[in-house]
Amino acid sequence: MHVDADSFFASVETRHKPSLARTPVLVGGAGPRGVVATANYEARAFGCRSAMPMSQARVLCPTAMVLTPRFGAYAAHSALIMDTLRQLSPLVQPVSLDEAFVDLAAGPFAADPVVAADLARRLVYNRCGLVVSVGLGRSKLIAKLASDEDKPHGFTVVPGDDEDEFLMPKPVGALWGVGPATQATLRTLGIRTVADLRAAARDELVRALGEAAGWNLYRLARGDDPRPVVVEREAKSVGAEQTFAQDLLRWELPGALDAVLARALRRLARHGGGARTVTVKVRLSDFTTLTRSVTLAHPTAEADQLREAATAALTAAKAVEPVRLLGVSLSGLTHWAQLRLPEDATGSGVEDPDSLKVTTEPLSVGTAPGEPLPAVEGTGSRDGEVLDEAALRSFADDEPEDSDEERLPAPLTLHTVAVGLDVAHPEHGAGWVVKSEDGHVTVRFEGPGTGPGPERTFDVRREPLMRVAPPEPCPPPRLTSLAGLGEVEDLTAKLLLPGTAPPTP
DNA sequence: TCTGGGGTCCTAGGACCC
DNA sequence: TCTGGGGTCCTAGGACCC
Repeated sequence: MHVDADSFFASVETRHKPSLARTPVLVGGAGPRGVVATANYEARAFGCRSAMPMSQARVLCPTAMVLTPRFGAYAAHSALIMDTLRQLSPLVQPVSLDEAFVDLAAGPFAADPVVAADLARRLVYNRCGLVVSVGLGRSKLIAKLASDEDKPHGFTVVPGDDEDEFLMPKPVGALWGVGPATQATLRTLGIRTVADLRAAARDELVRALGEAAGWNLYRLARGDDPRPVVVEREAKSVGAEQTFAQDLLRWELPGALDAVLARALRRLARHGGGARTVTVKVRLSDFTTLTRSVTLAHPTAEADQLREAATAALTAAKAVEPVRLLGVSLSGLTHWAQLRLPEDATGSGVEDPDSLKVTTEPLSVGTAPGEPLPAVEGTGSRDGEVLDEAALRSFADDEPEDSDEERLPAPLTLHTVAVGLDVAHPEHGAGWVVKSEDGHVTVRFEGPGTGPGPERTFDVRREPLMRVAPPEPCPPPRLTSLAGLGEVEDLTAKLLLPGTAPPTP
Protein backbone atom coordinates (compact mmCIF):
# COMPACT_ATOMS: atom_id res chain seq x y z
CA MET A 1 0.00 0.00 0.00
CA HIS A 2 1.15 3.50 -0.78
CA VAL A 3 -0.35 6.35 1.22
CA ASP A 4 0.05 9.97 0.21
CA ALA A 5 -1.45 12.92 2.08
CA ASP A 6 -3.13 15.31 -0.35
CA SER A 7 -1.47 18.74 -0.64
CA PHE A 8 -0.06 17.98 2.77
CA PHE A 9 1.44 21.28 3.96
CA ALA A 10 -1.52 23.28 2.68
CA SER A 11 -4.01 20.85 4.23
CA VAL A 12 -2.39 21.15 7.65
CA GLU A 13 -2.61 24.92 7.24
CA THR A 14 -6.31 24.99 6.41
CA ARG A 15 -6.91 22.49 9.21
CA HIS A 16 -5.43 25.01 11.68
CA LYS A 17 -6.86 28.08 9.96
CA PRO A 18 -10.58 27.45 9.36
CA SER A 19 -11.09 30.83 7.71
CA LEU A 20 -8.91 29.63 4.81
CA ALA A 21 -11.11 26.64 3.98
CA ARG A 22 -12.02 26.60 0.29
CA THR A 23 -9.73 29.54 -0.49
CA PRO A 24 -6.42 29.40 -2.40
CA VAL A 25 -3.40 28.77 -0.14
CA LEU A 26 0.29 28.75 -1.06
CA VAL A 27 2.85 27.39 1.40
CA GLY A 28 6.50 28.22 0.79
CA GLY A 29 9.16 30.85 0.92
CA ALA A 30 7.52 34.23 1.16
CA GLY A 31 10.76 36.09 0.47
CA PRO A 32 11.84 37.48 -2.88
CA ARG A 33 13.39 34.17 -3.94
CA GLY A 34 10.92 31.76 -2.43
CA VAL A 35 9.28 28.88 -4.24
CA VAL A 36 5.98 27.13 -3.70
CA ALA A 37 6.28 24.05 -1.52
CA THR A 38 2.58 23.19 -1.73
CA ALA A 39 -0.40 24.80 -3.39
CA ASN A 40 -3.83 23.62 -2.34
CA TYR A 41 -6.32 22.58 -5.00
CA GLU A 42 -8.01 25.97 -4.97
CA ALA A 43 -4.67 27.58 -5.86
CA ARG A 44 -3.85 24.90 -8.42
CA ALA A 45 -7.00 25.93 -10.26
CA PHE A 46 -5.15 29.16 -11.03
CA GLY A 47 -2.12 27.29 -12.36
CA CYS A 48 -0.02 27.42 -9.19
CA ARG A 49 2.27 24.41 -8.75
CA SER A 50 4.91 23.06 -6.40
CA ALA A 51 8.46 24.28 -7.13
CA MET A 52 7.15 27.33 -8.95
CA PRO A 53 8.72 30.68 -7.99
CA MET A 54 6.44 32.28 -5.43
CA SER A 55 6.53 35.53 -7.38
CA GLN A 56 5.00 33.74 -10.34
CA ALA A 57 2.38 32.01 -8.23
CA ARG A 58 1.36 35.35 -6.73
CA VAL A 59 0.82 36.74 -10.21
CA LEU A 60 -1.27 33.73 -11.22
CA CYS A 61 -3.35 33.89 -8.06
CA PRO A 62 -3.22 37.30 -6.39
CA THR A 63 -5.90 36.37 -3.87
CA ALA A 64 -3.99 33.37 -2.51
CA MET A 65 -2.86 33.46 1.12
CA VAL A 66 0.91 32.92 1.19
CA LEU A 67 2.02 31.12 4.33
CA THR A 68 5.49 30.47 5.66
CA PRO A 69 6.01 26.74 6.32
CA ARG A 70 5.50 25.45 9.89
CA PHE A 71 7.55 22.29 9.85
CA GLY A 72 6.78 21.52 13.47
CA ALA A 73 3.10 21.19 12.67
CA TYR A 74 3.77 19.07 9.59
CA ALA A 75 6.13 16.77 11.51
CA ALA A 76 3.52 16.22 14.23
CA HIS A 77 0.84 15.32 11.68
CA SER A 78 3.27 13.11 9.83
CA ALA A 79 4.12 11.22 13.01
CA LEU A 80 0.45 10.64 13.68
CA ILE A 81 -0.13 9.35 10.14
CA MET A 82 2.85 6.99 10.37
CA ASP A 83 1.69 5.73 13.77
CA THR A 84 -1.71 5.03 12.33
CA LEU A 85 -0.20 3.07 9.45
CA ARG A 86 1.94 1.06 11.86
CA GLN A 87 -1.25 -0.27 13.38
CA LEU A 88 -2.00 -1.89 10.05
CA SER A 89 1.45 -3.43 9.67
CA PRO A 90 4.82 -3.14 11.39
CA LEU A 91 6.48 -2.66 8.01
CA VAL A 92 6.01 1.04 7.28
CA GLN A 93 8.52 2.97 5.18
CA PRO A 94 8.07 6.73 5.32
CA VAL A 95 9.21 8.25 2.03
CA SER A 96 8.78 11.83 3.16
CA LEU A 97 6.66 13.66 5.70
CA ASP A 98 3.51 12.99 3.70
CA GLU A 99 4.11 9.63 2.06
CA ALA A 100 4.71 6.04 3.06
CA PHE A 101 4.78 2.49 1.79
CA VAL A 102 3.18 -0.21 3.92
CA ASP A 103 3.81 -3.92 3.48
CA LEU A 104 0.38 -5.20 4.39
CA ALA A 105 1.45 -8.81 3.97
CA ALA A 106 3.51 -8.42 7.15
CA GLY A 107 0.55 -7.35 9.28
CA PRO A 108 -2.85 -8.52 10.50
CA PHE A 109 -4.52 -7.48 7.25
CA ALA A 110 -2.53 -9.73 4.94
CA ALA A 111 -5.76 -11.33 3.80
CA ASP A 112 -7.75 -8.07 3.63
CA PRO A 113 -5.60 -5.44 1.96
CA VAL A 114 -8.61 -3.54 0.65
CA VAL A 115 -10.10 -3.30 4.12
CA ALA A 116 -6.75 -2.13 5.46
CA ALA A 117 -6.47 0.58 2.82
CA ASP A 118 -9.98 1.80 3.51
CA LEU A 119 -9.25 1.75 7.20
CA ALA A 120 -6.04 3.70 6.71
CA ARG A 121 -7.76 6.64 5.07
CA ARG A 122 -10.64 6.71 7.54
CA LEU A 123 -8.45 6.40 10.62
CA VAL A 124 -6.10 9.12 9.45
CA TYR A 125 -9.01 11.40 8.75
CA ASN A 126 -10.68 10.74 12.07
CA ARG A 127 -7.49 11.27 14.03
CA CYS A 128 -6.30 14.51 12.44
CA GLY A 129 -8.73 15.62 9.77
CA LEU A 130 -6.34 15.10 6.86
CA VAL A 131 -7.33 13.45 3.61
CA VAL A 132 -5.00 10.87 2.07
CA SER A 133 -4.90 8.99 -1.21
CA VAL A 134 -4.15 5.30 -1.08
CA GLY A 135 -3.05 2.83 -3.72
CA LEU A 136 -2.83 -0.94 -3.55
CA GLY A 137 -0.66 -3.14 -5.71
CA ARG A 138 1.72 -6.06 -5.67
CA SER A 139 4.78 -3.82 -5.80
CA LYS A 140 5.93 -0.36 -4.79
CA LEU A 141 5.80 0.65 -8.43
CA ILE A 142 2.13 -0.24 -8.81
CA ALA A 143 1.02 0.95 -5.38
CA LYS A 144 2.64 4.35 -5.88
CA LEU A 145 1.10 4.84 -9.31
CA ALA A 146 -2.23 3.68 -7.92
CA SER A 147 -2.25 6.26 -5.13
CA ASP A 148 -1.54 8.89 -7.77
CA GLU A 149 -4.40 7.70 -9.92
CA ASP A 150 -7.31 9.70 -8.66
CA LYS A 151 -6.23 12.13 -6.01
CA PRO A 152 -7.30 13.87 -3.94
CA HIS A 153 -8.98 11.35 -1.69
CA GLY A 154 -8.12 8.58 -4.11
CA PHE A 155 -8.57 4.90 -3.46
CA THR A 156 -7.24 2.71 -6.23
CA VAL A 157 -6.69 -1.03 -6.21
CA VAL A 158 -4.72 -2.62 -9.03
CA PRO A 159 -5.02 -6.42 -8.96
CA GLY A 160 -2.11 -8.38 -10.36
CA ASP A 161 -4.03 -9.36 -13.47
CA ASP A 162 -4.72 -5.74 -14.35
CA GLU A 163 -1.17 -4.46 -14.00
CA ASP A 164 -0.34 -4.38 -17.70
CA GLU A 165 -3.54 -2.66 -18.62
CA PHE A 166 -2.89 -0.11 -15.87
CA LEU A 167 0.77 0.44 -16.66
CA MET A 168 1.06 0.43 -20.44
CA PRO A 169 -0.76 3.68 -21.31
CA LYS A 170 1.08 5.75 -18.68
CA PRO A 171 3.62 8.31 -19.86
CA VAL A 172 7.19 7.32 -18.99
CA GLY A 173 7.41 10.38 -16.77
CA ALA A 174 4.98 8.72 -14.38
CA LEU A 175 7.65 6.17 -13.45
CA TRP A 176 9.78 6.79 -10.37
CA GLY A 177 13.17 8.02 -11.53
CA VAL A 178 12.09 9.40 -14.89
CA GLY A 179 12.39 13.17 -14.78
CA PRO A 180 12.62 15.84 -17.46
CA ALA A 181 16.12 14.87 -18.67
CA THR A 182 15.37 11.16 -18.99
CA GLN A 183 12.05 11.92 -20.65
CA ALA A 184 13.81 14.08 -23.24
CA THR A 185 16.36 11.35 -23.94
CA LEU A 186 13.62 8.76 -24.31
CA ARG A 187 11.66 11.03 -26.62
CA THR A 188 14.58 11.04 -29.07
CA LEU A 189 14.18 7.27 -29.18
CA GLY A 190 10.48 7.65 -29.86
CA ILE A 191 9.59 6.40 -26.39
CA ARG A 192 6.72 8.22 -24.73
CA THR A 193 4.66 5.63 -22.89
CA VAL A 194 5.43 2.60 -20.79
CA ALA A 195 4.22 0.51 -23.74
CA ASP A 196 6.88 2.15 -25.93
CA LEU A 197 9.40 1.47 -23.20
CA ARG A 198 8.53 -2.18 -23.06
CA ALA A 199 9.04 -2.48 -26.79
CA ALA A 200 12.57 -1.05 -26.51
CA ALA A 201 15.58 -3.32 -26.42
CA ARG A 202 17.50 -3.48 -23.15
CA ASP A 203 20.80 -2.62 -24.81
CA GLU A 204 19.28 0.42 -26.42
CA LEU A 205 18.08 1.71 -23.02
CA VAL A 206 21.43 1.03 -21.37
CA ARG A 207 23.27 2.81 -24.20
CA ALA A 208 21.02 5.85 -23.92
CA LEU A 209 20.60 6.09 -20.14
CA GLY A 210 23.52 4.23 -18.63
CA GLU A 211 23.83 0.90 -16.88
CA ALA A 212 21.69 1.53 -13.82
CA ALA A 213 18.88 3.65 -15.24
CA GLY A 214 18.64 1.58 -18.43
CA TRP A 215 18.32 -1.68 -16.57
CA ASN A 216 15.94 -0.17 -14.08
CA LEU A 217 13.53 1.10 -16.72
CA TYR A 218 13.74 -2.10 -18.68
CA ARG A 219 12.46 -3.94 -15.63
CA LEU A 220 9.92 -1.36 -14.44
CA ALA A 221 8.31 -1.40 -17.91
CA ARG A 222 7.61 -5.06 -17.29
CA GLY A 223 6.11 -4.44 -13.89
CA ASP A 224 9.17 -6.09 -12.41
CA ASP A 225 9.85 -4.30 -9.13
CA PRO A 226 11.12 -6.44 -6.26
CA ARG A 227 12.07 -3.55 -3.95
CA PRO A 228 11.03 -4.48 -0.41
CA VAL A 229 9.46 -2.12 2.12
CA VAL A 230 12.33 -1.07 4.36
CA VAL A 231 11.55 0.36 7.76
CA GLU A 232 14.72 2.25 8.54
CA ARG A 233 17.66 3.43 6.54
CA GLU A 234 20.87 4.98 7.80
CA ALA A 235 21.41 8.60 6.81
CA LYS A 236 24.31 9.02 4.39
CA SER A 237 24.68 12.77 4.73
CA VAL A 238 23.37 15.76 6.59
CA GLY A 239 23.64 19.35 5.53
CA ALA A 240 22.21 22.79 5.16
CA GLU A 241 22.08 25.38 2.45
CA GLN A 242 20.70 28.84 2.05
CA THR A 243 19.72 31.04 -0.82
CA PHE A 244 20.24 34.62 0.23
CA ALA A 245 17.67 37.31 -0.33
CA GLN A 246 20.44 39.30 -1.94
CA ASP A 247 23.61 37.95 -3.51
CA LEU A 248 26.66 38.01 -1.27
CA LEU A 249 29.90 39.78 -1.99
CA ARG A 250 33.25 38.19 -1.27
CA TRP A 251 33.76 39.73 2.16
CA GLU A 252 30.42 38.36 3.33
CA LEU A 253 31.23 34.75 2.46
CA PRO A 254 33.14 33.63 5.58
CA GLY A 255 30.38 34.76 7.94
CA ALA A 256 27.68 33.21 5.79
CA LEU A 257 29.60 29.96 5.53
CA ASP A 258 29.85 29.85 9.32
CA ALA A 259 26.12 30.27 9.73
CA VAL A 260 25.25 27.57 7.19
CA LEU A 261 27.87 25.26 8.65
CA ALA A 262 26.41 25.81 12.12
CA ARG A 263 23.06 24.47 10.95
CA ALA A 264 24.73 21.48 9.30
CA LEU A 265 26.66 20.82 12.52
CA ARG A 266 23.48 20.93 14.54
CA ARG A 267 22.06 18.22 12.31
CA LEU A 268 25.24 16.24 12.68
CA ALA A 269 24.92 16.55 16.46
CA ARG A 270 21.36 15.29 16.21
CA HIS A 271 22.55 12.36 14.12
CA GLY A 272 25.27 11.73 16.65
CA GLY A 273 28.84 10.98 15.72
CA GLY A 274 31.10 12.45 13.10
CA ALA A 275 31.65 13.03 9.42
CA ARG A 276 34.65 12.52 7.17
CA THR A 277 33.79 14.55 4.09
CA VAL A 278 32.76 18.18 3.92
CA THR A 279 31.23 19.40 0.68
CA VAL A 280 30.66 23.06 0.04
CA LYS A 281 28.21 24.16 -2.61
CA VAL A 282 28.29 27.59 -4.19
CA ARG A 283 25.66 28.93 -6.55
CA LEU A 284 26.60 32.09 -8.41
CA SER A 285 24.19 34.78 -9.47
CA ASP A 286 24.01 33.29 -12.97
CA PHE A 287 22.90 30.02 -11.33
CA THR A 288 26.02 28.05 -12.18
CA THR A 289 26.66 25.70 -9.30
CA LEU A 290 30.02 24.51 -8.02
CA THR A 291 30.81 21.91 -5.40
CA ARG A 292 34.14 21.24 -3.75
CA SER A 293 34.76 18.61 -1.12
CA VAL A 294 37.47 17.81 1.39
CA THR A 295 37.85 14.38 2.91
CA LEU A 296 39.62 14.07 6.24
CA ALA A 297 41.74 11.16 7.35
CA HIS A 298 39.23 10.38 10.10
CA PRO A 299 35.62 11.18 10.84
CA THR A 300 35.27 14.04 13.28
CA ALA A 301 32.59 15.96 15.10
CA GLU A 302 34.81 18.85 16.02
CA ALA A 303 33.52 22.16 14.80
CA ASP A 304 36.99 23.58 14.25
CA GLN A 305 38.16 20.75 12.06
CA LEU A 306 35.02 20.72 10.00
CA ARG A 307 35.06 24.48 9.65
CA GLU A 308 38.66 24.35 8.48
CA ALA A 309 37.72 21.78 5.87
CA ALA A 310 34.70 23.80 4.76
CA THR A 311 36.82 26.92 4.42
CA ALA A 312 39.38 25.02 2.37
CA ALA A 313 36.64 23.71 0.12
CA LEU A 314 35.18 27.16 -0.36
CA THR A 315 38.60 28.49 -1.28
CA ALA A 316 39.09 25.66 -3.74
CA ALA A 317 35.85 26.59 -5.44
CA LYS A 318 37.42 29.94 -6.37
CA ALA A 319 33.94 31.37 -6.39
CA VAL A 320 33.58 34.79 -7.89
CA GLU A 321 31.08 37.16 -6.39
CA PRO A 322 28.19 37.64 -6.35
CA VAL A 323 27.10 34.43 -4.65
CA ARG A 324 23.47 33.46 -4.51
CA LEU A 325 23.60 30.30 -2.39
CA LEU A 326 25.97 28.61 0.02
CA GLY A 327 25.58 25.04 1.21
CA VAL A 328 27.50 22.64 3.43
CA SER A 329 26.97 18.90 3.35
CA LEU A 330 28.60 16.43 5.74
CA SER A 331 29.00 12.85 4.56
CA GLY A 332 30.94 9.77 5.44
CA LEU A 333 28.91 9.73 8.63
CA THR A 334 29.81 7.52 11.56
CA HIS A 335 28.25 7.06 14.93
CA TRP A 336 31.55 7.68 16.56
CA ALA A 337 34.02 10.46 16.02
CA GLN A 338 37.73 11.09 16.26
CA LEU A 339 38.79 13.34 19.06
CA ARG A 340 41.35 16.02 18.48
CA LEU A 341 44.83 14.59 18.82
CA PRO A 342 47.93 16.22 20.28
CA GLU A 343 49.40 18.79 17.92
CA ASP A 344 52.36 16.68 16.85
CA ALA A 345 50.13 13.86 15.71
CA THR A 346 47.67 15.94 13.75
CA GLY A 347 50.11 17.83 11.56
CA SER A 348 48.42 18.41 8.27
CA GLY A 349 49.20 15.85 5.67
CA VAL A 350 49.12 12.87 7.94
CA GLU A 351 47.61 10.38 5.58
CA ASP A 352 48.43 7.03 7.07
CA PRO A 353 45.63 6.11 9.43
CA ASP A 354 47.75 3.52 11.21
CA SER A 355 50.27 6.10 12.30
CA LEU A 356 47.54 7.79 14.31
CA LYS A 357 46.03 4.83 16.00
CA VAL A 358 48.61 4.56 18.71
CA THR A 359 47.81 7.95 20.16
CA THR A 360 44.09 7.72 19.70
CA GLU A 361 42.14 7.21 22.85
CA PRO A 362 38.91 5.31 22.77
CA LEU A 363 36.27 7.80 21.88
CA SER A 364 33.48 6.97 24.15
CA VAL A 365 33.61 4.07 26.43
CA GLY A 366 31.21 1.29 25.73
CA THR A 367 30.02 2.56 22.39
CA ALA A 368 30.88 0.45 19.44
CA PRO A 369 30.78 1.72 15.89
CA GLY A 370 27.23 1.36 14.71
CA GLU A 371 25.82 2.04 18.13
CA PRO A 372 24.19 5.43 18.33
CA LEU A 373 26.09 7.86 20.48
CA PRO A 374 23.63 9.85 22.59
CA ALA A 375 25.49 13.11 22.20
CA VAL A 376 28.94 14.19 21.26
CA GLU A 377 29.47 16.53 24.13
CA GLY A 378 30.87 15.10 27.30
CA THR A 379 33.14 12.64 25.58
CA GLY A 380 36.06 13.87 27.55
CA SER A 381 37.62 16.48 25.36
CA ARG A 382 39.36 19.08 27.46
CA ASP A 383 39.47 22.01 25.15
CA GLY A 384 35.73 22.31 24.80
CA GLU A 385 35.97 22.13 21.04
CA VAL A 386 33.57 19.27 20.73
CA LEU A 387 30.16 20.06 19.28
CA ASP A 388 28.06 21.77 21.81
CA GLU A 389 24.56 22.99 21.17
CA ALA A 390 24.92 26.20 23.14
CA ALA A 391 28.19 27.17 21.52
CA LEU A 392 26.82 26.45 18.09
CA ARG A 393 23.69 28.43 18.72
CA SER A 394 25.80 31.38 19.71
CA PHE A 395 27.29 31.81 16.28
CA ALA A 396 24.09 31.01 14.46
CA ASP A 397 22.14 33.46 16.54
CA ASP A 398 21.65 36.01 13.84
CA GLU A 399 19.59 33.54 11.86
CA PRO A 400 15.88 34.09 11.81
CA GLU A 401 15.48 30.72 10.08
CA ASP A 402 15.45 27.39 11.82
CA SER A 403 12.22 28.08 13.59
CA ASP A 404 11.91 24.29 13.68
CA GLU A 405 14.35 24.15 16.59
CA GLU A 406 13.44 27.31 18.38
CA ARG A 407 12.17 27.00 21.91
CA LEU A 408 8.58 28.13 22.18
CA PRO A 409 6.80 30.10 23.50
CA ALA A 410 8.96 33.10 22.76
CA PRO A 411 8.12 36.76 22.36
CA LEU A 412 7.10 37.70 18.84
CA THR A 413 9.49 40.25 17.41
CA LEU A 414 9.54 42.11 14.14
CA HIS A 415 12.56 39.97 13.35
CA THR A 416 10.78 36.63 13.76
CA VAL A 417 7.30 37.52 12.56
CA ALA A 418 6.05 35.80 9.40
CA VAL A 419 2.63 35.23 7.91
CA GLY A 420 1.16 31.95 9.08
CA LEU A 421 3.01 31.61 12.41
CA ASP A 422 1.19 30.58 15.56
CA VAL A 423 0.85 33.30 18.17
CA ALA A 424 -1.06 33.89 21.36
CA HIS A 425 -2.46 36.98 23.03
CA PRO A 426 -3.10 37.08 26.79
CA GLU A 427 -6.74 38.05 26.33
CA HIS A 428 -7.73 36.84 22.87
CA GLY A 429 -6.00 33.47 23.02
CA ALA A 430 -4.42 31.52 20.18
CA GLY A 431 -4.31 32.58 16.56
CA TRP A 432 -2.06 33.08 13.59
CA VAL A 433 -0.33 35.97 11.84
CA VAL A 434 -2.34 37.17 8.84
CA LYS A 435 -0.33 40.23 7.99
CA SER A 436 2.68 42.18 9.19
CA GLU A 437 3.24 45.74 8.11
CA ASP A 438 5.58 48.33 9.60
CA GLY A 439 5.32 47.23 13.19
CA HIS A 440 1.66 46.28 13.05
CA VAL A 441 0.76 42.63 13.16
CA THR A 442 -2.69 41.36 12.27
CA VAL A 443 -3.76 38.14 13.99
CA ARG A 444 -6.77 35.94 13.34
CA PHE A 445 -7.93 34.14 16.46
CA GLU A 446 -8.98 30.69 15.43
CA GLY A 447 -7.75 27.13 15.53
CA PRO A 448 -8.52 23.54 14.54
CA GLY A 449 -11.33 23.34 17.08
CA THR A 450 -13.01 26.65 16.28
CA GLY A 451 -14.90 28.06 13.36
CA PRO A 452 -13.51 31.02 11.41
CA GLY A 453 -12.39 33.60 13.97
CA PRO A 454 -12.06 37.37 14.26
CA GLU A 455 -9.07 39.46 13.21
CA ARG A 456 -7.28 42.06 15.32
CA THR A 457 -4.30 44.28 14.63
CA PHE A 458 -1.59 45.01 17.20
CA ASP A 459 1.34 47.31 17.53
CA VAL A 460 3.94 44.73 18.52
CA ARG A 461 6.06 47.33 20.30
CA ARG A 462 3.29 47.85 22.83
CA GLU A 463 1.11 44.76 22.81
CA PRO A 464 2.64 41.53 24.05
CA LEU A 465 2.27 38.77 21.48
CA MET A 466 3.94 35.42 21.96
CA ARG A 467 5.01 32.96 19.34
CA VAL A 468 3.65 29.59 20.43
CA ALA A 469 3.90 25.98 19.32
CA PRO A 470 1.41 24.85 16.67
CA PRO A 471 -1.82 23.17 17.78
CA GLU A 472 -1.51 19.42 18.28
CA PRO A 473 -3.11 17.20 15.64
CA CYS A 474 -6.70 16.57 16.66
CA PRO A 475 -9.88 14.95 15.32
CA PRO A 476 -11.94 17.03 12.91
CA PRO A 477 -15.36 18.41 13.94
CA ARG A 478 -17.15 15.69 11.96
CA LEU A 479 -15.80 12.18 11.85
CA THR A 480 -16.15 9.79 8.98
CA SER A 481 -17.92 6.50 9.55
CA LEU A 482 -15.98 3.35 10.21
CA ALA A 483 -19.12 1.26 9.84
CA GLY A 484 -19.65 -0.94 6.84
CA LEU A 485 -16.24 -2.49 7.00
CA GLY A 486 -17.73 -5.88 7.79
CA GLU A 487 -16.11 -8.32 10.18
CA VAL A 488 -13.21 -6.04 10.96
CA GLU A 489 -15.32 -3.67 12.99
CA ASP A 490 -14.20 -5.25 16.22
CA LEU A 491 -10.66 -4.72 15.16
CA THR A 492 -11.27 -1.13 14.17
CA ALA A 493 -12.70 -0.48 17.60
CA LYS A 494 -9.45 -1.72 19.07
CA LEU A 495 -7.45 0.41 16.68
CA LEU A 496 -9.18 3.59 17.70
CA LEU A 497 -6.89 5.41 20.01
CA PRO A 498 -7.43 7.32 23.18
CA GLY A 499 -8.54 10.79 22.29
CA THR A 500 -10.30 9.70 19.16
CA ALA A 501 -14.05 9.93 19.39
CA PRO A 502 -16.03 6.80 18.61
CA PRO A 503 -17.27 6.47 15.05
CA THR A 504 -20.57 8.06 14.26
CA PRO A 505 -23.01 5.88 12.37
C1' DT B 1 8.10 34.95 -13.46
C1' DC B 2 13.54 33.94 -12.57
C1' DT B 3 14.27 29.66 -10.36
C1' DG B 4 14.09 26.26 -2.12
C1' DG B 5 15.94 22.83 0.78
C1' DG B 6 16.35 18.30 2.46
C1' DG B 7 18.21 14.33 0.63
C1' DT B 8 19.75 9.73 -2.57
C1' DC B 9 21.91 7.58 -6.35
C1' DC B 10 24.72 7.26 -10.61
C1' DT B 11 28.59 8.27 -13.78
C1' DA B 12 33.12 9.21 -15.39
C1' DG B 13 37.79 10.11 -14.69
C1' DG B 14 41.97 9.83 -12.05
C1' DA B 15 44.99 7.95 -8.44
C1' DC B 16 46.40 4.02 -6.56
C1' DC B 17 47.05 -1.00 -5.45
C1' DC B 18 47.98 -5.91 -6.50
C1' DT C 1 59.72 -2.46 -23.31
C1' DC C 2 55.48 0.12 -25.00
C1' DT C 3 51.26 -1.68 -22.01
C1' DG C 4 46.35 -6.17 -18.80
C1' DG C 5 42.85 -6.49 -15.66
C1' DG C 6 40.91 -6.68 -11.37
C1' DG C 7 39.66 -3.68 -7.68
C1' DT C 8 38.91 0.62 -4.25
C1' DC C 9 38.59 5.36 -3.12
C1' DC C 10 37.87 10.15 -4.11
C1' DT C 11 35.93 14.04 -6.71
C1' DA C 12 32.62 16.84 -9.48
C1' DG C 13 28.59 17.10 -11.67
C1' DG C 14 24.03 15.92 -12.60
C1' DA C 15 19.41 13.61 -12.38
C1' DC C 16 15.92 12.75 -9.44
C1' DC C 17 12.60 12.54 -5.37
C1' DC C 18 9.30 15.10 -2.18
